[in-house]
Amino acid sequence: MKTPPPQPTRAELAILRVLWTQGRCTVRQVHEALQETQEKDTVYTTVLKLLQNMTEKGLVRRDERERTHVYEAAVNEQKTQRELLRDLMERAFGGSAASLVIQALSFKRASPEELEEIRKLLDKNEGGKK
Amino acid sequence: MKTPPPQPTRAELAILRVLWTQGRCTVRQVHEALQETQEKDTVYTTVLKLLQNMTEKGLVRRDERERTHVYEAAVNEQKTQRELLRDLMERAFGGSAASLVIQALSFKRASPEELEEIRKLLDKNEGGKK
DNA sequence: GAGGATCTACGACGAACGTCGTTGACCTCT
DNA sequence: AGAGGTCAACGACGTTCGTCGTAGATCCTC
Repeated sequence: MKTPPPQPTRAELAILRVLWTQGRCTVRQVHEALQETQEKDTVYTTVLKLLQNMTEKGLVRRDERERTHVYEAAVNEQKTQRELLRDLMERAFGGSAASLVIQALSFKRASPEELEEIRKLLDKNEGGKK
Repeated sequence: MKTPPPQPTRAELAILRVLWTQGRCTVRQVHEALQETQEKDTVYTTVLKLLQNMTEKGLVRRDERERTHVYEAAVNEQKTQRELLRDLMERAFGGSAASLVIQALSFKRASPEELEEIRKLLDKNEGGKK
């Protein structure tokens, strides 16, 4: 039984986001994607090193059959998001999901459809609380 | 013109939470409060050092009039929470507040009153969107 | 006023992280 | 076969963070 992969660091999370949206990628592809997203530019070998570390941590999987290795995310996006969120909720909000949500809603960058979805979720929560 | 205080680290945030709830505290009081909350115990001088660092960073203010200094938070709780939340939203949720909220609601540790408050906020948001 | 407690200040340390240069293998093209 | 480009691997470095030991000042108590 293996220990679950640790939480990704900032740089690792940026890489994971690339893999989540793009799917399988070579180091070069990840590197180029980061160049576009990120403002500061990172050197190729840095990305490579990060991906090697992440492989050891179990955050990504590496396909070495070809000479140029291909990486893919080994952790689920939603699950990772939820863990990060739970961590912040504990550390900064004293475990209160409600006050976290209230603060988050003040950003109001949600479209009407999204607000509708949130509302539905709220209904379901309230009805099915136990 | 002074640069705004940086985001607190994990250990610093734990201390800030003590100061937010307790108000003005001596090092000893902070230390004891952490002993109760935290599972792992920290040494007195570690807390002292942290508070000294935080003073330099502008996260706390120090009253040195008495021999035993008294500390208080120099940053606002809600504001800090919002910055941490915004940071996570950018890094992990691609800037989407809605998907963050949706994940957060899945924790469902909110009381009916809190849910009601969230609902009200939602109404206000939806009505006043522009 | 001597001894013990309490407090601040300072320095050192290890671990984690991100960064990057260099090396050597391999591949391709001429 | 040789030159140039691409790639993984490895080691080293600087920084930040949390940690703690120790020294020195001040206070209290007998």
